[in-house]
Amino acid sequence: MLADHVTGPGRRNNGTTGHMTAEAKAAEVAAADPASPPLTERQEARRRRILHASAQLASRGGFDAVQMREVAESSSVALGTLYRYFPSKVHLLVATMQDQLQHMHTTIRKRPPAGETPAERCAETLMRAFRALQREPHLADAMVRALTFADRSVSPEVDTVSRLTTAIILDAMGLADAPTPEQLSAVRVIEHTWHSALITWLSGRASIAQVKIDIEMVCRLIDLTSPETP
Amino acid sequence: MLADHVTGPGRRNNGTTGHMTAEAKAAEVAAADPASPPLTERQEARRRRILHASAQLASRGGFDAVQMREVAESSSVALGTLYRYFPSKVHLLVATMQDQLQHMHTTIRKRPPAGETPAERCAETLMRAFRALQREPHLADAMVRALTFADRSVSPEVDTVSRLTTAIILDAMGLADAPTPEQLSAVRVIEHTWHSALITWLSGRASIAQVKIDIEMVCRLIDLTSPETP
DNA sequence: CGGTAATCTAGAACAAGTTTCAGACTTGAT
DNA sequence: ATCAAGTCTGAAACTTGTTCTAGATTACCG
Repeated sequence: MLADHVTGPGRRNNGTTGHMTAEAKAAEVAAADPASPPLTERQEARRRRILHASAQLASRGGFDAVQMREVAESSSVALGTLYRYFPSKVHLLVATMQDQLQHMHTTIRKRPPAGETPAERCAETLMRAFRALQREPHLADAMVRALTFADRSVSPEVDTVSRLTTAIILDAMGLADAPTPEQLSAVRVIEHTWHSALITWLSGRASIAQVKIDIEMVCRLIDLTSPETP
Repeated sequence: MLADHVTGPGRRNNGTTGHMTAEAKAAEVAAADPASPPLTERQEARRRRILHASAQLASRGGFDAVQMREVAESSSVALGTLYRYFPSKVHLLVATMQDQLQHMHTTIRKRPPAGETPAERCAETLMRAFRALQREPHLADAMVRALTFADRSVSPEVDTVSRLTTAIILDAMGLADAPTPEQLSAVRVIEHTWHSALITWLSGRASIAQVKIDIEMVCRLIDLTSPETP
């Protein structure tokens, strides 16, 4: 319902109207999401190993520590294969973020924010996410830097991440359906602030306290967009 | 009063309490800002040539088109020298942004925004800046990507850019002095939104109209922080 | 002026992301 | 079981940011 658009191998479809991908029909496996190129079990496993290695290396030393050759070796995959699954380092890290976000979403759903107003719940959720990131600052660094450095060629993937984030926030607000355009706009602004505040924190230009203040400030916008529910 | 912290050569001061830099006292030249390492005329000229080449290349093809070897050649400077002036590509592009921002600041001061409320003036100013960026989207791409990709080693320079931006916004609001902490917080959030919205626009994930909406939305925060001035 | 330290130049060398290629292996279909 | 198409592997090559080196130049000091 939320997740889709999984990056996977088999992108180089040149125009020929050839047969469908060889492994195409195989094992429409466990994972609940894949839509575009259905993956073999072994492929699914490879993909998972790669993402795991990526997160692992990122947790060590952030963006720079995720070196494609190392990811390939750690996940027992040839370099060329790695690039077939994720066409660039940024693609890989954005996919990693997607992965982590999904975890976070289910985690948050298990214990939803308890605040009174939507604004409070929103701030609470974001702060919870922030604390999670603080536990793995290097991983956060790798993912966020990749996300904001991504160019047009990664737009679809970045967009997926963005939609996931939006979903989490709307969930938190308790407005998962029927948000007004104004509210969507406010949520977009909140996301902007969230990303940018993370960056200033990661680059050491803002303290944790500062980020908290900024988040709470921007969440006030929500009150501004729904004063008709007293 | 606003600008300082100019990147320049002569950084590799190892601990020795040696004599002051050879060219140190020379020509405390034209430019109004340099503080740390006063530059020779020829050095000032080199620095300018480099920044010009950087902006030029950036205007062509954005971040990727700014290749250090090319910048060096275009500005008739050896690669090593380029790196002495700007210790990395990101440093170079952030300095380029600083440069452009200064232009913009003086431009805006010549014809200040005319809106009624601070919020209106703020939105007006940002939209004017946005239109300026639209005229050189590739340059914008290079500068903004560099800014958000910058790691800790570039913090001082990024911070300078941030202060410049803050100054522009406060100027626009007419609150250049004595802003309350709340207002400063709001301005920080506005900057966050500004940067992040630019990125989504540059990577083709948001339209110009969308950016406008977001900017106007976030500027409403200003009203929220000063309802005591009717 | 002459000396000396710092700066600049040209070019090689190194690092990591990305591409390419030939050959081995899998997969699904006949 | 066999075949054709598509994948994966291993290794080399290419690109661009960054570092290093040796020698020429420049700037300041006495």
